[in-house]
Amino acid sequence: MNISHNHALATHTAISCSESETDPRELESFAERFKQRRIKLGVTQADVGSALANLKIPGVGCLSQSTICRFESLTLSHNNMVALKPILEAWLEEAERAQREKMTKPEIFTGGDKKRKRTSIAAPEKRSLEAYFAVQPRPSSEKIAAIAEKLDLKKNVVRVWFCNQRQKQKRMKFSATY
DNA sequence: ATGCATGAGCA
DNA sequence: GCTCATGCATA
Repeated sequence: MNISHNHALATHTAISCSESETDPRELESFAERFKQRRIKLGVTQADVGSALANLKIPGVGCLSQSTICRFESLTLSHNNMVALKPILEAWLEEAERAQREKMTKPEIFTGGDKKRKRTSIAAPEKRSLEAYFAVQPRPSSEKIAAIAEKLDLKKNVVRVWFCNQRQKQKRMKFSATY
């Protein structure tokens, strides 16, 4: 619908920066420094995730090890990175301050036990899916059903697989959208 | 570190 | 039924 070409965009010599800090380079360097300082503190990704709750930031609870890991490796969407940065930055400063005061480690936790199963798509099927994806990243419901039958997979498994592939393409590290 | 999944929100 | 943020389970 728009006529934008992926051509050389005009020189934007000294524009920008009237809004919040969303520069990919800035995010990248922050993520790197964050990881470095986290390790210096002797804290794991999982520790950071659960410790976030202690920050008492309105509307912010804890996060998983997965999310902290993805933040550090830039495998989240740009918007997601921008949203988490101030939170992790706040945690980091608080943690470093706490360490200076030799505060005791906050103790919590007791494991719960609930199992969930994770479907595993075999390599051959995965290769087929990738081939389909290369041709049509957004297959119709009917097409998904057909693919599911050919590969002998649940239709829902195939649908979710395509959703996840599309989401992957939007991750900071691999997206050229910026 | 990453694969498959869930759930909220929107159209 | 998709996108988006997020997480359990697992390699």
